[in-house]
Amino acid sequence: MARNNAKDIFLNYIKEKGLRYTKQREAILEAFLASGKHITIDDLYNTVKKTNQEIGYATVHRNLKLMTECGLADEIKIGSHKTRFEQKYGHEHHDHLICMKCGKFIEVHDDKIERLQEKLAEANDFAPQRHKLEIYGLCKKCR
Amino acid sequence: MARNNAKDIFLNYIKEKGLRYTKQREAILEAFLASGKHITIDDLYNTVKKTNQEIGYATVHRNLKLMTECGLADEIKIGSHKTRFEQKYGHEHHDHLICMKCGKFIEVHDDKIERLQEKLAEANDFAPQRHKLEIYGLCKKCR
DNA sequence: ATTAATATTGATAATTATTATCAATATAGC
DNA sequence: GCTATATTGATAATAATTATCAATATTAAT
Repeated sequence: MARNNAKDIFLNYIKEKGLRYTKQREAILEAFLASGKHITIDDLYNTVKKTNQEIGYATVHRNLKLMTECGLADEIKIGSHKTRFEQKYGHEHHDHLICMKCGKFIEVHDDKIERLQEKLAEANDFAPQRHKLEIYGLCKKCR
Repeated sequence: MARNNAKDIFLNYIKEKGLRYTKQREAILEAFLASGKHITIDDLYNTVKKTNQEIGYATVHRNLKLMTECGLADEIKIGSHKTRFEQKYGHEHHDHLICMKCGKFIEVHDDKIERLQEKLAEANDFAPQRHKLEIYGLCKKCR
């Protein structure tokens, strides 16, 4: 059901903006929603290509941006290289612990920190909308 | 004095690694230490170029990386585009409030949040080394 | 169902940022 | 000063993302 809602959000966004719902768009959306966390554009391109040989890289790229615009996806940039996208809808907001050795991501959440962030923003006359907290270090195996 | 210490850190790092101290390296270091916050490579290149016409872009790039390696600089990537560097030495650690409209950075700090982050990491058997907290929203003027 | 208007696609070129290459030069230690 | 080699600077190569544009597909209207 979460997936259907996510799809609805996408469809509404498409409609509102006067855009069109294409086969490619559907295939990319479905593949993204079915994907694991932290997928790259390449990953998604390869996945969609399996059932949709004629798909173009640029199309996947464009639509991933579109999903980000409508709030279904979130861009995360770690280190220097590839941008990854993760699903937002139906997933709680979380922060990341990132192992600098093996590259593992651990998702974490702390309500106290969230609340303190709100306060911190308010104290600076700032209206927060979203945030990103990344803690770099060594995970259990690598420390 | 903070600047001299920063220079010492750089000189020590150079020596330890068996590297050499060149005119260009000195000019770039000085310019960086004298620079404002959140400077881009282009900014620094243009600044150094004024007193050092023959400097190459790649040299500035390389040395900014070197300063990052030895802990004098920190890379910050906001939004999509240019990487910026900020001074670490002699500056307290801080987080950023980033206005999505005008692009303004506000530097903030909260000890409670810092401590909670430590706890959060520990609770996950994670050894934190550094972190990045960015809160996006609208600043006083833009809200 | 046709048609008309136009958004989308896909292949590729262009752009942007960063990194690698390499001959010429400068530096550090002897 | 001499030697070994790190550095520089110009440029090429990579890599990631974005722009271009003719062909095609979708939507809404007829």
